[in-house]
Amino acid sequence: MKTDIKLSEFELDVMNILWQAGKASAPEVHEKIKLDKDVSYSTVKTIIDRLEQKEAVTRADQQGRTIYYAPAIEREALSPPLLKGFLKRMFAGDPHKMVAQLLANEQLDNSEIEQLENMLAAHKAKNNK
Amino acid sequence: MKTDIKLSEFELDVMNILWQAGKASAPEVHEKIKLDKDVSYSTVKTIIDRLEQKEAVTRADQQGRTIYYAPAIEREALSPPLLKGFLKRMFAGDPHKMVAQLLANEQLDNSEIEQLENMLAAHKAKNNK
DNA sequence: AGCTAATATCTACAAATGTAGAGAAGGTTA
DNA sequence: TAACCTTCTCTACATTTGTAGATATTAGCT
Repeated sequence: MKTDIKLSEFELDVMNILWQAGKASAPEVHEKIKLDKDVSYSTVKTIIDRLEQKEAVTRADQQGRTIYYAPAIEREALSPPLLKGFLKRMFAGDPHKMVAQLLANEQLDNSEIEQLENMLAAHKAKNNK
Repeated sequence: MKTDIKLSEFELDVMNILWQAGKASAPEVHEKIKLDKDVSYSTVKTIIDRLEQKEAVTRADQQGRTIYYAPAIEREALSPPLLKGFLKRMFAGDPHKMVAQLLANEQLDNSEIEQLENMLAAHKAKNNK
């Protein structure tokens, strides 16, 4: 299993669709991508092919000659190193800076904030264990 | 002023040094970069030149023939769109997923968590206003 | 069985990115 | 003031990324 896998932005966009859907054909992925930006089928298919090369997706199924692709790696496997890098680069490694920005940018309502508070409380409890 | 500026990872690494230091010469930046990865002076200087082209840094000062570069854009100007994109790509746009990952990865002690709790509380107060 | 529309494959290319060497040029010092 | 060291400038190149056309292929319809 590839450990140091590195995906581009576009590749991540496609992965997101697959993570969301579980599996999807190239035309289906193209459909969804087009909601965001206008690219040709070929372009999307190329990205999928590259993801296959990188062993980030696999051919999960086939109907007629339509191939259904599924993620071969989980989001949770990718995000830790990426988050770490992003945190370092954009917020000098300081989680508080990042959370501050998060609060400033996303408008979270009180119930969402309380959810976050609960997460923090739980974590604090674990720290004390 | 450039609005849709886009920086690569390496460029961001350099920006971080400048944001940190206020200003620095190319050899100085090289020194600091080398703590992380072994690249030649030329490489670093090329990145700085590109940042200058992108108008992300300016020549702030000169001593002898040594040029001192300073950031021409602030971290706060870059991070919002990047955070948004990152959140979308890596966490399906869900801040909770991101915070969960943050807690799991960075080991924050209780005082740091409490600091975060305070931020949340303050934000909730503002929501209610 | 033949046609057609959908899908896949292959090839290509420009731009961005990471990387660095060769050589110029200006301070600095003996 | 001559040599040297440092820093800059210029040029180059491989790889990755975004982008897409041309063409092959086949499942499904008539």
